[in-house]
Amino acid sequence: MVGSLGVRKGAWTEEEDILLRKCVEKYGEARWYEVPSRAGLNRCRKSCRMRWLNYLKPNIKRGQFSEDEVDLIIRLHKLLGNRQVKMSLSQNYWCWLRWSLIAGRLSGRTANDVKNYWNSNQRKKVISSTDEVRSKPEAKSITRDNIIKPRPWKFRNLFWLGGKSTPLINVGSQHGNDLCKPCYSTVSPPSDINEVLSLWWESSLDDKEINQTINSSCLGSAGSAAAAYLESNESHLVENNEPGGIKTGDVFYEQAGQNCWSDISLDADLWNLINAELDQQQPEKDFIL
DNA sequence: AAGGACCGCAACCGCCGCGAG
DNA sequence: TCTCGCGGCGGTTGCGGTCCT
Repeated sequence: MVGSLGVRKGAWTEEEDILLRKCVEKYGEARWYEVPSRAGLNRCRKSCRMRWLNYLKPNIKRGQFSEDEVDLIIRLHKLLGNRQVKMSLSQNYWCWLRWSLIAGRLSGRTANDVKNYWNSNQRKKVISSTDEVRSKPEAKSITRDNIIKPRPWKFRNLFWLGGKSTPLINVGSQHGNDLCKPCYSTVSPPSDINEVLSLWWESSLDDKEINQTINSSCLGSAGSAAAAYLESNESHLVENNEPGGIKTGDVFYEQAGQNCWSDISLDADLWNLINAELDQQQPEKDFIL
């Protein structure tokens, strides 16, 4: 099928997949508007991006969702819902449910997969499923150490830093390429979703309680502590993937005059600090799925 | 065996945020 | 400040396979 602009539509052929895969392997996941010409594909940029992210990208897990995955989807959907959720003390900041956020916590699953699964399965039976989950006899123990640590969340308004505008740092010199586009970075609160999840697990899926809790203390002292930690270390969370190894979710900082970065999920000091703050708010305990 | 109903999933569409100029 | 273009996302569509009668 060919669209009105002469661009091919419909199912991808094996030849097209090969061309796209080669192109992304050579040039990376960037500049999607250049991909069709680079790959020699008569496809629009969005179609190429979609095909790569949802089908061709390595490590994509296919097949049936496991019980644990379904459980997590149900719980996250219960938490975030198909509605706006107030996520901060600020009256101005609202966050929509993002399928990608749920998918990000399911290793190898894409947002499209999760969305399709939800639309075709769980929408109809979510109520009965959550009841089953809550009464499951062989419940599994989940602790703060074994839940998937969140990737940073992009915040438009950094209300929790007193409304500072998003800082911009240039790490172009990191790549040995002066023409490199600077990394846009921000001090997004890495603790948000962990704290929300903790509150959510503990609130036993009670909508009223969840909303009250989120509204009142989602970005409490743990978020503030994380912000202070990042500020005191003059570090920032990186939001855009960049060539040369620095990628979304890395913490960028200076040490002994050198620019450095590391994966936020590997920053033990930060996570210890956040968990310590959480522990002060509530006694340590396992969360039961 | 045939055909209609149903379902799952890949793909498309339209909108929005954001940076660049 | 405005416009444009790109990346990204969620909602929706439609094709193809499977099930049911």
